[in-house]
Amino acid sequence: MPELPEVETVVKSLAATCQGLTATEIKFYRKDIREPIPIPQFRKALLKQAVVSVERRSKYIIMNTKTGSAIFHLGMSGQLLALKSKKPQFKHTHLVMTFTGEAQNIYLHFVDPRRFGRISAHLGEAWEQHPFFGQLGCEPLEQRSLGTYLWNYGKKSNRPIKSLLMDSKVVVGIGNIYACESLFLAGVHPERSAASLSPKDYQAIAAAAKKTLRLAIKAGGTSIKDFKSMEGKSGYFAISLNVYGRSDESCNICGNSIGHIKQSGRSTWFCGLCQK
DNA sequence: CGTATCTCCTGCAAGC
DNA sequence: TGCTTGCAGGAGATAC
Repeated sequence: MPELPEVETVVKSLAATCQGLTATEIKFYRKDIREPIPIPQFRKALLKQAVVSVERRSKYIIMNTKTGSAIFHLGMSGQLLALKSKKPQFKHTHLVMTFTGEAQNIYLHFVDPRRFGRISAHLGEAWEQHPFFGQLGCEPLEQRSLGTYLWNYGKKSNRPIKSLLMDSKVVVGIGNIYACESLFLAGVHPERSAASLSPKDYQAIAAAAKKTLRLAIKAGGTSIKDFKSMEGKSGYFAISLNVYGRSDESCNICGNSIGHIKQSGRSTWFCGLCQK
């Protein structure tokens, strides 16, 4: 599942690959994935004009031209692959964009078996106005005093801390893996109510989240499961997981057995001794 | 209003 | 071996 660090990696590759190139052909193989794709707007935003820049907000990928922006979300099984062939190479290829360069064409394939991804577009300069971005919380790596920011939300909330961390209206980009791993590093039990935690706990959680995200970005994305780079290479498994998916294995710190529970329908792993 | 639960989808793995 | 079942997950929709 591409999480924030993986998306950051894709954005960098896309910028290196497509910036300055012009999409000369756009072929959709579906008119919807999670929701209908605004195909005319997408074409209008991208076709026949140079890509000026590629950005990330939350886990969205934004490709800008002079007239607008193409917007992608990889969901949990999505990939953007730069291939040498125009022909779909995989069963669930939903979109192929032909980018014309001086040397050779680049074919950007959007592949997403589980169709949890999104494709949209915004015309005009301010893509921030697109509905996708209206409700989003802060960027964890850009927020000054993330700990204080989180505490301000958490101090008046009885939700479990893990649910707060995964709420994109509060802070974006912290999916299940990073929530579990950050809470482990911070020594905080995932079921603790947000209001029961001290400012110091929040500083520890914020530091752990930033550290894990930064490490993963530096490593080119963690690629825990389905993630592949734009060249189709599997990831580097650079981040060793302390708790995620490690049911009944022993804790790297204390040797205690890693616990597995469900929180609002999502799996949570933790060490009952290291996390209080 | 805040919070919890349901929903979308396919591929894979476990269990019988 | 071939079936069924459960699970993975972001985030919008819906329900309380």
